[in-house]
Amino acid sequence: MHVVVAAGAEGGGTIRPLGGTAARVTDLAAAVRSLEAAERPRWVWADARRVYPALLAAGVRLSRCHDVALTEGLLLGADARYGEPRQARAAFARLHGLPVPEDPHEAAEGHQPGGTQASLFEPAPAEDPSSEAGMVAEVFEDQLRRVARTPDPGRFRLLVAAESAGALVAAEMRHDGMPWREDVHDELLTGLLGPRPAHGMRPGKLQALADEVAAAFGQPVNPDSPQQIVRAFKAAGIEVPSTRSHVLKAVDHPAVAPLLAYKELARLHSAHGWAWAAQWVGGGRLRPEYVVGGVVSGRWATSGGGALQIPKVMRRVVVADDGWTLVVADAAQLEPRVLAALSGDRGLARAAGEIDLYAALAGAFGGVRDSAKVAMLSAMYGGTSGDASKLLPVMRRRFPKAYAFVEDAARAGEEGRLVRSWLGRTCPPPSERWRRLVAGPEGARAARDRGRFTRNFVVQATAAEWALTLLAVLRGLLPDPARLVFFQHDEVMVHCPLGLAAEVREAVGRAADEATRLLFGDTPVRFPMEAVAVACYADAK
DNA sequence: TACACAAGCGCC
DNA sequence: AAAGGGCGCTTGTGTA
Repeated sequence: MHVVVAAGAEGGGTIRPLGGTAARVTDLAAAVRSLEAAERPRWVWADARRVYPALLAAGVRLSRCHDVALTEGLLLGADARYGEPRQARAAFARLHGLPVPEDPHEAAEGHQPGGTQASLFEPAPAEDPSSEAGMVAEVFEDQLRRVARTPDPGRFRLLVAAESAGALVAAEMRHDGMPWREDVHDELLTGLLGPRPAHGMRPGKLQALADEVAAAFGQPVNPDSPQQIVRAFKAAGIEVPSTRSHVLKAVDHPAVAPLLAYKELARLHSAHGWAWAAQWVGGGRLRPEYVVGGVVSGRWATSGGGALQIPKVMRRVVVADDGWTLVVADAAQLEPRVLAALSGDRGLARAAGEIDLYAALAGAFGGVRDSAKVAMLSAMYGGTSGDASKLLPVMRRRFPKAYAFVEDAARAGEEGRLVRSWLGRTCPPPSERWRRLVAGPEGARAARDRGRFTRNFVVQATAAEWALTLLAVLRGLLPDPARLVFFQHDEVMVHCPLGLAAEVREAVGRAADEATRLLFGDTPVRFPMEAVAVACYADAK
């Protein structure tokens, strides 16, 4: 059963079973709650971000949805129409040949006055929820028809379901938040940087390092300015091409040590310091805004908050509540396993049936595990460094189907064609700029670059959909009140009472198996997902 | 003052 | 872990 739902003003809205008649309700949350309990329908809405947060705030959780905006994005991509507006209103306009409105949040992107305001997408209630529901119903039915016309509708349906489930998880994770001990964070910052400074000032330890750098150069230098640093080194008789850390490490000069220390700490201070916490942390929880499908490969992004780039040193700030625990799990060697399943290479699949895939491959590479690793990575990412040129021919001979699979993807990219993931997510078509470049003197390089991108895309995008499927399945297996609180590409975190830890860990393993079965059916490839229960994120590895 | 862009580095 | 791809984010800097 499918039910369209649209939120209106003041907690009201419209509910419209597909094929039935619309009902206006004054208490949308109550109406949705009772229908969910009775029927467990698949809820169809324009955009989870416009409907679901308010339902969560009212204590309503849903099991399934179809997100029209996310689905529209997938369908447009499949037609090589990246960048067109994805909102239900835009899809409706395209369907009827009307002028297509821009997506409101896309249009609102860019720098905000003052620079401190994050560009959050505000969930605006519909002005007329009944007309929105009608529009959504019509677009939804059109989307079903378009899905049926994709090269593999069965897989694409799974992709749509997984992406939509991601929208539920993303909203729930923002609602619940990841445990974040503000006192531990402050302690960590104070220990590394010195006490919290007055607004606009450098913390004491940063200032001391900046002074050391200036003293070493014998002149005032702003360590935050790469240009000034390059000039200062030049004045000292040292030419550096850039001020990247790995470049500076090779330089013999007394300014290098304090400068490297400064860069590391300055980043911590500016990207994840007190000001960041004031904006994104509250009530012992970090609440970033996740952007489902925000990366072309299908990985998630965040809008503000930088939750997917939290430095490892900050993991000790993530601590379970008293009497609760964090179950942390990540997929081991996910991408080579995905390649094994994608390509149907028997030899590689056999190795991917082992817990340590690279160790299992070593035999093909003179018994050297490291060589197997380099060969696999070079094949998947188009690397040319080190021993790649020696190892790739071995890869080609021993694992011909896997090798051919990534080579074909690279060739398609170089020729300006499209590639698709296992479930049908499509890479962006080449830009106009690329087409011009490719026809010019730098053409070979541009072609090679796009080839590396498409080579990587097929693997990364399929890995992302395996992880997304795992997330969706796991969500359904979690016992109340366990909550998903973090998802980072191939890693999940569940916050649950101590007594549920064993059950949750087992659920993670079952979800991994089920995701594997849903995507690849009966395959010898294993996707190990080891879950550990810890009090603190830092103890998970 | 506002904006666009580059540099640099965090995560996977 | 590899090491490739990409993305978010802040600061500095040049230009309108």
